[in-house]
Amino acid sequence: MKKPQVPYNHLSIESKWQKVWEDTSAYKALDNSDKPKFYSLIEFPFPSGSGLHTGHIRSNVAMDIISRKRRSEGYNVLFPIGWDAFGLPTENYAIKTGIHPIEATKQNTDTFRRQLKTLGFSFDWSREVNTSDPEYYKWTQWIFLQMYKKGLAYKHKMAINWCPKDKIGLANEEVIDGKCERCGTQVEKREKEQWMLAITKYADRLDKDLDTVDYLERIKIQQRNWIGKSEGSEIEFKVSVGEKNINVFTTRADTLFGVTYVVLSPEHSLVSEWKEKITNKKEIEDYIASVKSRTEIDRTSEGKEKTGVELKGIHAFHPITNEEIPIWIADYVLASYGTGAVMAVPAHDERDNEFAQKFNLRIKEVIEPLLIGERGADAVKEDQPFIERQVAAVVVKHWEKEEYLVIKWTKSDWVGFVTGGIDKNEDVATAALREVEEETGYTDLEVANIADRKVHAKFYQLLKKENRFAHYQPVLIHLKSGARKEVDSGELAIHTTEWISKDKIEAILAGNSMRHILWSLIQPEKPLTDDGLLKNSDVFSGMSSDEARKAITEAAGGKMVTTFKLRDWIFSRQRYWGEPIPMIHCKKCGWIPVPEKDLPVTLPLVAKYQPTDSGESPLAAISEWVNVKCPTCDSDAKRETDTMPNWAGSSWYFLRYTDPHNKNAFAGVDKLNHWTPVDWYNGGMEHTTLHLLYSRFWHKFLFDIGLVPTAEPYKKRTSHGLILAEGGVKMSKSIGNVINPDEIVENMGADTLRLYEMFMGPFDQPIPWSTDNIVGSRRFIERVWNTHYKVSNEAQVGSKVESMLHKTIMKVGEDIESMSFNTAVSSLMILLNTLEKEEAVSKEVFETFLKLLAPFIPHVTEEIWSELGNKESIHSQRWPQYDKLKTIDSVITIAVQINGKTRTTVEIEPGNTEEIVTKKALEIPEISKWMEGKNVRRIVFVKDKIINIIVDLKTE
RNA sequence: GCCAGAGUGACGAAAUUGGUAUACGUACUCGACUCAAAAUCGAGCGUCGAAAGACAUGAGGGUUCGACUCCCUCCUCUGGCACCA
Repeated sequence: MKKPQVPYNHLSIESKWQKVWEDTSAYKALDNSDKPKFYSLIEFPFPSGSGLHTGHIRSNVAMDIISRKRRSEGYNVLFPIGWDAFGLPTENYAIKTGIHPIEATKQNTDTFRRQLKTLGFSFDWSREVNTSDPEYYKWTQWIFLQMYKKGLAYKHKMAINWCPKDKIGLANEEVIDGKCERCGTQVEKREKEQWMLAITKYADRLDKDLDTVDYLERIKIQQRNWIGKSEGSEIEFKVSVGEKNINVFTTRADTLFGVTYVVLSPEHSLVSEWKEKITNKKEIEDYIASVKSRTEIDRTSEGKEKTGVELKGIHAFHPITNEEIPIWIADYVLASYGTGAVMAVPAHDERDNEFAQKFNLRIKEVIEPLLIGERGADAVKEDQPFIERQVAAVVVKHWEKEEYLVIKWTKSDWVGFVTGGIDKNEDVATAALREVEEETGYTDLEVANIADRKVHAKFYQLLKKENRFAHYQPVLIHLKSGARKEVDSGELAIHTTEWISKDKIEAILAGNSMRHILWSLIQPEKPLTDDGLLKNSDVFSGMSSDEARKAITEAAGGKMVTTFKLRDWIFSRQRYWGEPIPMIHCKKCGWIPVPEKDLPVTLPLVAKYQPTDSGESPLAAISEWVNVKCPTCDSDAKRETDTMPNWAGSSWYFLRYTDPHNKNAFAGVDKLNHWTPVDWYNGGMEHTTLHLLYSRFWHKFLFDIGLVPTAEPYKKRTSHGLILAEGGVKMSKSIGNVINPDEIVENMGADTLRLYEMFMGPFDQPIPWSTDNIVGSRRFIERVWNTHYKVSNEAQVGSKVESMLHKTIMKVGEDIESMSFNTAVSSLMILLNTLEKEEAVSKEVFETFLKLLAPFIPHVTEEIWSELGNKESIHSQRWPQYDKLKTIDSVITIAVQINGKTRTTVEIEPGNTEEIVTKKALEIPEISKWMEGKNVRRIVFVKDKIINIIVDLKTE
């Protein structure tokens, strides 16, 4: 009996199944289950007033697909959702409208919840959390108190980044180009007492433990850069006055003999200590004042022109030579990095060089280039000794043009200048002149320059078969005319000469010691910042930078140290809509934590949310809230009125999901043991240095005090690319190019939107939205729908369909794991194109196809599945398995090439030998046509791929 | 400046242990159906060329029987960092 065909109706199908799934708690995660667990996580959204956007959907669909696949594979899956509800936009909305943030948050979360539900995500809705719920932030406060107890939370007066518009202190991470991350206003510096979290104490582990997790490489790199680990030395310089030395941090201890001055940051404590001994005190004070008055922006907008003043009347001593060394202060040295002081080596550091040029300070070279052959023909042979050679390397300049003579060796691909050993009784110039005449024949020569910087190279000499350690002495020779005598025929056989223009020569000499030789002659003033070989460094001369770093640090009485760019986390915000920091200040006792039994410290209702210009939060105005008794001595005390940044609640929310209703702990030990760590976490790249780093820090702290079972919170972290507006620009409310998902869901259906977002392009790349292209996804779903009417129990399964089905099972499975959703969808489209051509489609084949499709478009597949007579949900079916043997085609197409160009193809069974394929290929008329008058020189055969016939013209 | 990522038809894109470049989708053209249109279905669709063929993956070189894929130099775009010693 044939069923009447009805058109695909997304509205009724989607709402029908959403209700069924909700009524049956289809996606509830079980705390007790024999199945292996899988915890998949998306970043919980901030419920803004503008509702869900396309970017949320991209990440959510991806993790929904993975969660659904894992359920089908037999896992007990936790895929939770909640709200990161504290934050400035809600507070600013409250200021504008007078609607309380609690009320606004409720409205917004209602909207988000409704929108998320219409998209059919398989969240376990029973575990919803909300960071602004006192039952939740009680535990945020509690964790803060544990950090306080361990000395990780402290109050510190410091210059903070102050946004005058938002009236709020910002963490370094929230300042972009000197502007407020949220509103774009110029950030000012303000001195304020702030709560700080000592994330720097975890810097080393946050860096090192990245080796233990499976994050996208670019995420690791970005975190590492942000943490900014740097290994170097601390070395002390004695000073002509007082007991205290200048301690500098450097990564280039090997350049210690090149130090010509030292620099202190303007804020350095020694500057004020020496005040009375400085003879140009006024000048120094003026400079420090001028630095302070300038904002960060002024400092960068001046084109980074270096400024600074010499400290007169005091000098330092070189730690090894005891030479007198001038002391400067300059703001290119940062107080907050390293020791706030540097040893300046202008010959080998760009900044020091620029500074020294400007103030005419001495530049002393102590490093010469050293190149080591690492790959290719000149790679150093490990087990062979080095033969040292003194060599003249001669750059010959044309008599008229800006061109230089290069030598091309016929027997290798080596290109360079004229070089030749310096004989025992010969000086460099004589050797250079002799070599040029011998090798090139030019006779009208004049030595123009001999560089005082040698270039060293270790390499394998192919002709002599030995490791060489060559010391090149660069010499520049000008030709006065083109006069040339005959070159010895032996020389000619080895190499040719060629004139190369100045702008092309760098490309030709890339990665070659010859390039350094040229630089040494034509731009010797450029600082050499690479590692190399030491000179002018007493007993250390001749050492490589690597060896010298340690040796010189020891000789100077210094020590090897590690420093980080990462700074402690500014944890105070002077706003209303955040977790109150649970601290009380008593005049007698100082800062006292709120007793744990009194948690949560709840936000009081206020009439005005407007922050004050004084920088205090609106909470400061609520005297009945602020004024309390000291928990220790019972005298009058005041609450801390700062609140936490919204990164606080999101630093541990994934732990709460495991046990969201626990009243006695942030989560029960058994639940944490069962569910954590998160197996797969997908989110935006913008959170790499903020949320992701902060939450790793909190997690490590909780691990250290024995409250979570693992040192790392997330096993695997991936990232989706941004969805841009049509035309490739960012979506933004102000431009008005934001796509409203509600409309798409209404008109096209949630399945279409989900499918389109997966099909639109590579998941990890940014991609422009295209409303035109959505129809392709919609049509595909309609064709799936229509094809289901052709399903029949009696339909035969051809071998072509069978092999294609198994290939698709393999491809879709692999592509989901690698998040190549676009190609997974395309392979499903290809399969459907084939099925559509069949008279009838086998039920088994079509049901497998539906199962592969189900994670992408859960509603319509569920409907068809049930139409086909199935009683259980398609989403609880076992994930299809493929048979490797069935993925192999019975006939394959081999490309037939002639001289590397594909001329035709030949159909043949897989696994055939070269002889058979060659014979078959040569029988093809199109090929024999090409073979006429040609000799077969060689055949290249790649099994089951190509056959390439190499021919040349018959010569007889 | 430094660190990532990207550059392929009209458009979104596919193909990388080197092996038939442009799969899949969109747009477009033609045809079928229709009084007509939409929808749907079928055919075509890199450039030049009548064809044979030649040329095409940001540019230029190189390695190779063969290069989107590997090497070198360079350009453009996106994101991040930026006086970090």
